[in-house]
Amino acid sequence: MPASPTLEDVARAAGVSRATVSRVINGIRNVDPMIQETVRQAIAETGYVPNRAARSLVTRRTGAIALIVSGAGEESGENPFHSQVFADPFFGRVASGVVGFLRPRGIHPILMFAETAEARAQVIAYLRQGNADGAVLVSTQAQDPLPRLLVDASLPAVLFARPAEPIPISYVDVAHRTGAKLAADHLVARGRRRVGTISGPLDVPASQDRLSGFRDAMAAHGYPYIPCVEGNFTLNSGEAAMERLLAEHPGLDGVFIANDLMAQGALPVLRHHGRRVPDDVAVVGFDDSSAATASRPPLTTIRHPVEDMAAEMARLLLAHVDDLDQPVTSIIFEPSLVIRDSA
Amino acid sequence: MPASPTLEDVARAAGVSRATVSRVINGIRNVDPMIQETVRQAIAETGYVPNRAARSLVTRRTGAIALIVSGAGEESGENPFHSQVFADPFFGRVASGVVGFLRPRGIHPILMFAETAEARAQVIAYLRQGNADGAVLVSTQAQDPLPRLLVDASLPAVLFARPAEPIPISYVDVAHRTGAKLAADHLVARGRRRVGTISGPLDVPASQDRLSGFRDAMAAHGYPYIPCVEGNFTLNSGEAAMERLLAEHPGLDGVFIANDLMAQGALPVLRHHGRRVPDDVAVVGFDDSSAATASRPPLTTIRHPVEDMAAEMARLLLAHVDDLDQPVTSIIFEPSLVIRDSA
DNA sequence: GCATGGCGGGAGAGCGCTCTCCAACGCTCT
DNA sequence: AGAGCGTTGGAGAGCGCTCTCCCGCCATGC
Repeated sequence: MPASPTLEDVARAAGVSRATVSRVINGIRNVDPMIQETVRQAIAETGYVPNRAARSLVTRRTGAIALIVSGAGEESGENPFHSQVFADPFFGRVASGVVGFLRPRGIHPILMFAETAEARAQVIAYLRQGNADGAVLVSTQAQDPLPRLLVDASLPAVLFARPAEPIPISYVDVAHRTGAKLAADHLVARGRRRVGTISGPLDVPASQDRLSGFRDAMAAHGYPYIPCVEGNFTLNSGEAAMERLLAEHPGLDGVFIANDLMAQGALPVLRHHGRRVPDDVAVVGFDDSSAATASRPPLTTIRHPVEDMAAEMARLLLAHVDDLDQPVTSIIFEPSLVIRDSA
Repeated sequence: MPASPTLEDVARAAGVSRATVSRVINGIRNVDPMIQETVRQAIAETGYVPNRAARSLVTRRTGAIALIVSGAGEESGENPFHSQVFADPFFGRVASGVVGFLRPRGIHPILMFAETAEARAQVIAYLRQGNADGAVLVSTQAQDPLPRLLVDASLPAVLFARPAEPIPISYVDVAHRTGAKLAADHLVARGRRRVGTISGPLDVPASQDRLSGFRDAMAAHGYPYIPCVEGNFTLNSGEAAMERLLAEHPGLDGVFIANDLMAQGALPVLRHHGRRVPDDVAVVGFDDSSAATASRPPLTTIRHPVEDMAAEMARLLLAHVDDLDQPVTSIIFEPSLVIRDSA
């Protein structure tokens, strides 16, 4: 098999110079339409494919971006961080949104995980090597050091969700408090009077906002005390939290659960304790993830447009990559209530 | 901010030539230990990071590999292929295994999807551009044209699962028939006499093998007729298939379901029809995916070491990338029975 | 003593591309 | 008709790295 053809080969075949072929390929400046046609034909004939490395070398752009999942998992060889990540349908939606946006632009994300200091260092080095022009980052942890590291290395990056500490970095997020209020309003409208909630880990801003937003909204309805058990967004933690909540408050007739996966875990617990959903206990989730439709009954939940948000995150990143002085921006999306059978 | 330092800068700082620095970095040939030390220090001082594009240009290696998910989804703008993929926990396990193997080697997979002819062409072009040295491929479809395209373009690639048609390409797979036999033996040992099965799509070899392996094993136990309903590996299809199987064979006391996700869908259907699991109907799944533990009751299932297989797939690929004349190999893993509560 | 050979290091040629210059050309305007 | 200008194509200098030569040095052998 012959070495793959270069610009030079195409130029020779078309009877023009390398520069002209390059101009045709990159659509830069005016090139005589006749010559353009000749060149295109020569490209087709030779089966020419531009060499990305050579191009990157001179443009100092790779045209690649990294999709980083960051945060701390429970360190265990049996169940490494990256495998836990895929267990959460939320991540799949983010990835899907990112891919949906990038793919039509011919770019494909590099999948990276950063759950330890070592992994973070690897990520930074990798980006600095010029393997990618920037990164979109979804963090499962509150005090994630990675955003700071990225900013310090002046690497273009965009976060999913507001960072716990103020950092000059762009992000997309959802109005968590508004979402929680929708849940509260719905439960009250359904006549629920003894409601509790299962929150996410309370060191992450999103969890805090969902909890406080829910409590504030319930307070406005005249229910100042809302019992809460903290979970950690996994199915198992939802199960455990529901168990506890029910033990402490057997009279419960409604629950707002801070994500669908925990709600999916909670439903069988309620059933096991003889509670019918939604008749005895109404359940409202959050995310409208695949867990919502996979649950039985399907979950009434707060939808936030994760895919759109992820796409926007990718769009923002490309803007930053394109213009390094692009001002830092944050874009907040509005959630909505999706009514299914659980409430 | 100054441009990032180059080899030249490091060489100057260390008072040696570019070549020597390169030798130190790549650990090639003998370099005087004293000089090595000086060079390392110079690297640290300058904060030098090698430029991958420049290196790729000359080595004709990128050090990147693609993780391709291929197959045909139901085409719909609402629910694009890539989002469906993430809904299947199986994919997450493959990705996790690949990442687990590659990450310690400093390489990170590029995530790509290839569900249409256009996407496949994009994938091939992308690889030919030298964006990645090769690809590991997990296909959700039987007659996937991509393996053939990869082989024709002489791009190193390794498949997860044997291709439907014989193609000179390396792959890893599991002994599906052995797994199905384990399920059959277990159901019979549990005293089940009227068993049925829900198969995967029958155009994929894995589904065929699981079905025929199950039937053969049951026949050996003296049950020559085993009713079967075909699903397509999704939760919803498992639900529908269970519904049909139960309607046609109400006396059923055991089911072998060709993957856990369908089994997860089937369980609520059984419950809804008043069947207790495992007392009235025993259920055995396949995969030991996260769906197995997420189901209630947790599924007795056939475990195949997907992560190990994925890691092996990555290892094979690196071997092929390293030596293009590496002979085509296939590696078959043995499944095992995991007993939980459903059978 | 001189040829031999191994070893450590430098010089320099590219890898394939982009992009800045510059030359050539045809047009308008004086 | 010649100056001035915009347009189009070519020449060539790198981008940062690897790797093949090659050279100088010292230990060794006759």
